[in-house]
Amino acid sequence: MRAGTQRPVAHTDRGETSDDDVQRRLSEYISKKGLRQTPQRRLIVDVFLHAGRHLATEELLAEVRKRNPAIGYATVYRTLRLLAESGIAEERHFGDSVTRYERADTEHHDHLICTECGTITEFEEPRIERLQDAVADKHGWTLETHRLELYGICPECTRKRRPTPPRVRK
Amino acid sequence: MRAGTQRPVAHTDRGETSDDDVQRRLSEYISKKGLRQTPQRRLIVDVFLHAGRHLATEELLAEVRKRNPAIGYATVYRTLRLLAESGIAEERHFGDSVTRYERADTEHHDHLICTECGTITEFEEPRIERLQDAVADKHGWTLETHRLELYGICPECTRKRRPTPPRVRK
DNA sequence: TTCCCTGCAAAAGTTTTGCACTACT
DNA sequence: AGTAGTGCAAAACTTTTGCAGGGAA
Repeated sequence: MRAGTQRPVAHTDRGETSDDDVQRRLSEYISKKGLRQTPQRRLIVDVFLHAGRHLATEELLAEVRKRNPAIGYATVYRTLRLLAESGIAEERHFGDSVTRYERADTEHHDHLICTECGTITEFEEPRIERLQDAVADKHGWTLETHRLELYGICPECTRKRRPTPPRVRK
Repeated sequence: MRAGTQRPVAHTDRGETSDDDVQRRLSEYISKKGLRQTPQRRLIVDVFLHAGRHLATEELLAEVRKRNPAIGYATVYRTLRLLAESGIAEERHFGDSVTRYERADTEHHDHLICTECGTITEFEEPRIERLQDAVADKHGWTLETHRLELYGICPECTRKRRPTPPRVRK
């Protein structure tokens, strides 16, 4: 949409945009909006990009404070909102009451969530995506995003529930 | 699973269990658990069953107070939790920070949510359900429930956005 | 009579906001 | 220099909990 400055975007083998590229996109957004670069923001973004996925704000705060204990939680909340606005992060709400953020620059995926241990696994299923488009279309909607979460028992918890393989015949 | 007391369950043409039947199931749950029937609970359940779907707790409270202004909000919160525990209601969390409840006795459906006006429309798509089972299976999970939400612009908002059909050619 | 339920107020947990000060640009 | 950002504390919101009194079984 903006010609001239186009640059090939580097992707990792997971479909992720490189961290540098993300930082670049953020800088662009920040200057475009007349906002400012700060050490706090750089730190928070860095932690966000390298942390495991689906980090709750509070978890991220803890991680950030390991590197700079002076950071206030309001700053973290504000920066994560900024990341969401700039399209770099996406807000998620799973069953609990906290907000989680996830990188928005990966290939699309949905989530399997274990109701026993809380493990979150990602998956992709293009056929489901296609059917979603079809549904939206049929109802006259213009789709923007979606959220698909499958709740159940993960393989490990299933194993724990049955310590011995069911070899006995009742 | 419980023989002897079986009774044919009445369903409406939307796949809903009748209100009487729900009240009966709730009474059963209440007495089984040694709990008590109260006027407040009866009122809240009645409002819940007849109200539009996806009511936020606060909305339900307002509705309830129209009929009995003395009801405390803690009672509503507690009763809705009771309904969820008894399997009559299901908790939902859409984008916002409030908890919503929905009748759990209808045929399964998912949601289309308008990001502009907040309208929620329901839909069913068995082919998506089947693919979900397949995904869970492939990853070794035992599925319990799922949640699929499609976010976009509803037909009405789409219309409002384009007051005049795009007849002009730039 | 027992003890579950209610309503109120206070507490808890998460996120937002107001403000004085700091520090990017 | 001008103004957005920060850290702190207080406020806002939603939901839960403690408790004394009331009422269902």
